[in-house]
Amino acid sequence: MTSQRPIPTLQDVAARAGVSTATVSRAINFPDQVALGTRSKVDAAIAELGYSPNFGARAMAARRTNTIGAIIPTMENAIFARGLQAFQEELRSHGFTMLVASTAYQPTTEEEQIRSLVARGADALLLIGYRRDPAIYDFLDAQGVPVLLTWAFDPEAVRPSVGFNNSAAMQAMAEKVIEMGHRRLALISAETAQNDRASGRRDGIKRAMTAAGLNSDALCFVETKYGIDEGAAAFDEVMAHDPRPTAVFCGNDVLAVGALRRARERGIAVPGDVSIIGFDDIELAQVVYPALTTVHVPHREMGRKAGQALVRLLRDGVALEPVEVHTRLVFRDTLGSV
Amino acid sequence: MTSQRPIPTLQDVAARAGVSTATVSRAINFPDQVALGTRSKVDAAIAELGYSPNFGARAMAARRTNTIGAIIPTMENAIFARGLQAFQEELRSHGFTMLVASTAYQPTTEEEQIRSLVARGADALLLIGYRRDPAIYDFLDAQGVPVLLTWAFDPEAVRPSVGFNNSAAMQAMAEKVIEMGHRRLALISAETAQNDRASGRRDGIKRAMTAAGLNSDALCFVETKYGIDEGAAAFDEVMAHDPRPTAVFCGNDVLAVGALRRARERGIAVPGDVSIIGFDDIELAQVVYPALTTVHVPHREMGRKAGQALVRLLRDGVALEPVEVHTRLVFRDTLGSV
DNA sequence: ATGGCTATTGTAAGCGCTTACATCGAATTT
DNA sequence: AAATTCGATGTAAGCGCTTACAATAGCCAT
Repeated sequence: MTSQRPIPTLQDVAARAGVSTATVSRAINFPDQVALGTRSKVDAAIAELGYSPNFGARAMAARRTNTIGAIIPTMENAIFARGLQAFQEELRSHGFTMLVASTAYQPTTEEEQIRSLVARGADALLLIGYRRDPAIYDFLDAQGVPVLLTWAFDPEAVRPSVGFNNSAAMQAMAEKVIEMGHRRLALISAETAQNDRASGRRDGIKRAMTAAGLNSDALCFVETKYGIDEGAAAFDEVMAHDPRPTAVFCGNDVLAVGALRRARERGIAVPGDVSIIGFDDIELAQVVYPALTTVHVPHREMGRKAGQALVRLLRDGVALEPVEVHTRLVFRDTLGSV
Repeated sequence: MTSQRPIPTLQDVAARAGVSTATVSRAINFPDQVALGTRSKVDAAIAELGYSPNFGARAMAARRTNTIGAIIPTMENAIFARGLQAFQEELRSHGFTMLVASTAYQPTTEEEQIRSLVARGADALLLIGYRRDPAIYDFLDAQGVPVLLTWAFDPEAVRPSVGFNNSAAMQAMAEKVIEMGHRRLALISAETAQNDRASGRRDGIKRAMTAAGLNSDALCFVETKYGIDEGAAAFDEVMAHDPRPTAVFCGNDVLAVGALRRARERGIAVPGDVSIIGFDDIELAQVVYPALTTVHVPHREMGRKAGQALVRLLRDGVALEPVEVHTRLVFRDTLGSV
């Protein structure tokens, strides 16, 4: 299977084409600096040998990789997929390559992945959310790797981001829910300790409660790991609370779908007995029954704009600056009035 | 943000620690070949400088990367996520890193991604399915990059794979469906031209029909792009067929979920008026209502075994060989008798 | 004390590529 | 016809690391 013919190098191509290595390099990277005849000889040699440039050598010699790293908490579901897809498309269209890594929501894994991508020569990094060990930012600065944050937007933050205001978005939804008569609210959330998106969403609900004259400490709050089954289990937990909530917010659609499933399993009518509200508006939200009321995040727009910002930085030296994208409330069938 | 202090190199660390570059290299890669005191001097220097090894240089000098590339058709949904997750975990636990790329089901994109991962020094590649331009296999052979295929298993195939028999799995399901009285069958499939999994599944149904004395040409067959909305549209198409099918197979759960959604939208009872059958058993299958009857693929087992095989090859030189994993029929609520 | 180990460190030769600089005709200008 | 310019190519110096090999020091047995 793996032939033992040695792997062809630029040198081999040069020899075969009867030119110097510099010419081959130019034929590959700057085709119009090379005479037509020479170029076709080189192309032929490349094809015959099955030559492929060695990325490491190229990166080392050229001191850039045209590669941008993206590190997301998870690939196991669609939450980050769509935004990342748009991000990648934007990069590709400008000749950059995206490298993805995921962390399973573990800060230590994130740190490893950051190091790994930096070592691989990523010209820049896209990270989710602001909150992480300052030492990581120091390291990145020492390595001269620019970072763009996303999935969050805080006008006060030092680091530039392309994202949305998690807190304000959830607050807007909570206001609406309260307006519809709900007074006993619950929240099923991803762990908030290391996750500023999750804590922002929680704070949004609390602010809305306070603004409506409700005691924000009365929010029935359950933290859980990420996942449909976890959402289902957490739903049991909040419904065991006395008094029972009439509206259950979920930190994201995946948890909400789990809650919805469990409600059905337990014969709890949605939205008759309880309302369920998600966040993200992933495809899943429209597929479940009843269709999920949720906060729509413009994932594609966000990914695209993040890509543009990074391309402009790397290609034209245009500094990164904060960009806010806007969420939208989507009322489907899981939210009813009290 | 991006300080202009130059990026620290191995040399800088060596100077700072007062040792040679070789010693630093050893302190990093083979710590127990280095005296304790020296090692801690080196570690201190590394920490002070914020040093991170340059992957490209390392790859070039060491001629391996401990990196394995995986190329999947799409990241936009969960189909490949779980298997890949298991694959990655297996690799990680043995010190290998996984690099993923996706192709959007485009053969030309797959080819680009293969070249890109090879250029990046992938020590081996994991690819989905057998069918692709032989020139690609030639290229990979020329580059000396071993390939493991997955998500398919064909006892006759030349290239080793870790996967399941798509055709046999679907045939088993179809036999069951026919046994339950269904005679008018339909299939909503991903495009079969470039996709041996999709064509295998189709052939499985046809074989079951033939075996049951049905005319396999009577299968109402619709090909479509991948996606929930596409599944919904295709469902309309098969239901417009005369005579109407009583059982609609779907090439995967995503399409099935789309079909299910459309059935609900159109007031077609499932499984009362029509049965819907998926393939894959992704998480989604249990979340939709009614829960989806489908073919369970042991994604995690498959990913894990693929990882093991590659680790053994790269670390111990154990040749790759075909491994079959087994699917299982999962009867939930979308399949009824006629 | 001598020879032979072993453990630790240093020296230096690349790995495959890019690119500043030098070279060299041929075309253009004077 | 000589001088100038310019496009195409070659030469060679690294980029940051690993690793074969050499060197050294400390240790043991003899």
